[in-house]
Amino acid sequence: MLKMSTLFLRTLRDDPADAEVASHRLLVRAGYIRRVAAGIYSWLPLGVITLRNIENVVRQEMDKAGFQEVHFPALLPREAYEVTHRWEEYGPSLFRLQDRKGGDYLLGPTHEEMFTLMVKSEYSSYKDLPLSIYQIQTKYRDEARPRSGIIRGREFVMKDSYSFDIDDAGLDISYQKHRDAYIKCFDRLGLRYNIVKAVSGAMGGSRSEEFLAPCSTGEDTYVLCPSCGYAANVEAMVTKVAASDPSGIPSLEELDTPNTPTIDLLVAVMNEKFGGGYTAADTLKNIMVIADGRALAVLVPGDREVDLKRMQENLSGVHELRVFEEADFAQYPQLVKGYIGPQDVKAFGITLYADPRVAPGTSWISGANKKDLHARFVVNGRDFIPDAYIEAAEVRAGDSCPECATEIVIDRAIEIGHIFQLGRKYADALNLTVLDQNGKSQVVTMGSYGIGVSRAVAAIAEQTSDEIGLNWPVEIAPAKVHIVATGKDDLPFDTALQLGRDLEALGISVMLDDRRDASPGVKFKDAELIGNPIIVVVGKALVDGNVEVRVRKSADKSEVALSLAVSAIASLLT
RNA sequence: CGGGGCGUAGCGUAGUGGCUAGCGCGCCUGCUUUGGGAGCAGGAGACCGGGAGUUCGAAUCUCCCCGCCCCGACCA
Repeated sequence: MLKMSTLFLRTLRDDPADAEVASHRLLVRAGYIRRVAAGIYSWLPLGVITLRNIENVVRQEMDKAGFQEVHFPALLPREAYEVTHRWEEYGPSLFRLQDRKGGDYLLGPTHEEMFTLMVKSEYSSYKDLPLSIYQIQTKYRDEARPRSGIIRGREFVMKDSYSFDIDDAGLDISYQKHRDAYIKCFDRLGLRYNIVKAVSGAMGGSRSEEFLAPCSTGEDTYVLCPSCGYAANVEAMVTKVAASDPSGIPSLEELDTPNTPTIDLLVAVMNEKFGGGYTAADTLKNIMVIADGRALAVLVPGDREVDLKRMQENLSGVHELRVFEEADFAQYPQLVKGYIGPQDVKAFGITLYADPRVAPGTSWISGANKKDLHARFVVNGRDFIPDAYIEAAEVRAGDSCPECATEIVIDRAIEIGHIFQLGRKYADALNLTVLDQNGKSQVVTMGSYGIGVSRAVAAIAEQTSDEIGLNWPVEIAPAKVHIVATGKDDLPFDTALQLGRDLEALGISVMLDDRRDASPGVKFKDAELIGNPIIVVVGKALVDGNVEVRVRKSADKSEVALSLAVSAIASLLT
């Protein structure tokens, strides 16, 4: 039983000055966490209990699914990360350090290498597969900008699992088992979430989904269809536009358009020339970009910006994507800035991509690749042919759902889980192979699956807290019942203690406010701030043989006979 | 890394060159109080983020450094 008279806890009456989001403010005020450095927090008893409760839910669901728990060090030697080039590629986000002999070490930001190497050293036959192993471990990432308290820290607790299979069919099964286990997990944690398609690669790559907990302070943006439930990361949102029939569209016509290097000016000139009716959506924006040093052209409707992040995610293997700078234009003197059109960029040796919104058969107003000239009736398939289609245009609320054409909404969320078919990247790099039935060596295929355990504390706090404090779901609260004893006599205190013992005998965890010197108001405020689901007040009502039972979430109160209190409380908790 | 804000006691804050750095919460002692952050009285607690400088005099002005928060870039 957690007794407040001795609990290592000091709640704060004022919001801490350095906290802005609800979870951060309340977790500090209620005495769950304290900041040590940017993105690094200490956990006080209430915080530790809450974190453990979440860990245990995760652990139980992993174990039920048949995954086995292991544990790696956080402090790792450089070698493993050299083989996969991550010692360099991970960049400044990797905490690097040296031992006394000058040997290089790192604090693990994630453990793919270690898991892969461990399986490699233990297993060598297809008969040993499939295998899924996991750990719950502290991870270290030197984030450029830690944020929002515990939501994005530099030290955080993560559950990471890895699956190992002999073939793609096996990987699909392992992936699905994780997906099912995650659903059970997050349901038990009382989180609202959407399972969102992450970028799986337009290039037909592997499958990946994120579990996103909707919340206004979240840092992920995703699209959601209110009708069919389609949900996707903005980067993974798919655009479906049908091809149209270009017959009947007049042939391409070049137009004199001096001094109109921008879309706005172009629309104005068109409306002046042809008596109105034109908008930016009728024009074609031809954006030049550099992908890892290679020049590409991409076409989007003139009323949309190119979303570089989205485009890059859909260009597999591209590390750096940026728009043309002056120096790049200097390399391609054929390109007339402000008047670029798709009609002959391919002739300049540049690959031409088009967003799906620039569908086959559609007709556009575009640059004519000549100074002061534009063209209209520029038809996809007739006047230019894209080399490939790629999702590149920005996504907007109201765009149509690829599944059912309903207008999608855009929402914010915290990423609490991510499941991902890794494939053979790490197994290849680290040479993880097993012998198959024919005695032939086969590279193992892997999946990786993460749950942000410490982040889940914040995500749940964000979704459940209110004006007056935290408000935990039953399974993860530091105690299921918070008993407040009030008055100056021994009777309510003795009664409260006995009630606590009776509840604990039924396996119901109890926090008891047995402080003799605190006023009732302080105790009520603290109980509400700390956020346990049931608050029982043992005080005034005792003269009638009653205690008061309050439900934190609904603020419902009722008086219950002391003799019936245990069963009444137990039934509220089920 | 770019932009903005901030750093005074455990927490929240006042103090723009001049007395012993002020207030609220919290903490300690005593008395009273006990159903919505009690009252009175007394008390402890601050190298005013650090360093250098200007000045008769610096929390306050100047320079450098460090740290923290927010927006963005970045990252899962």
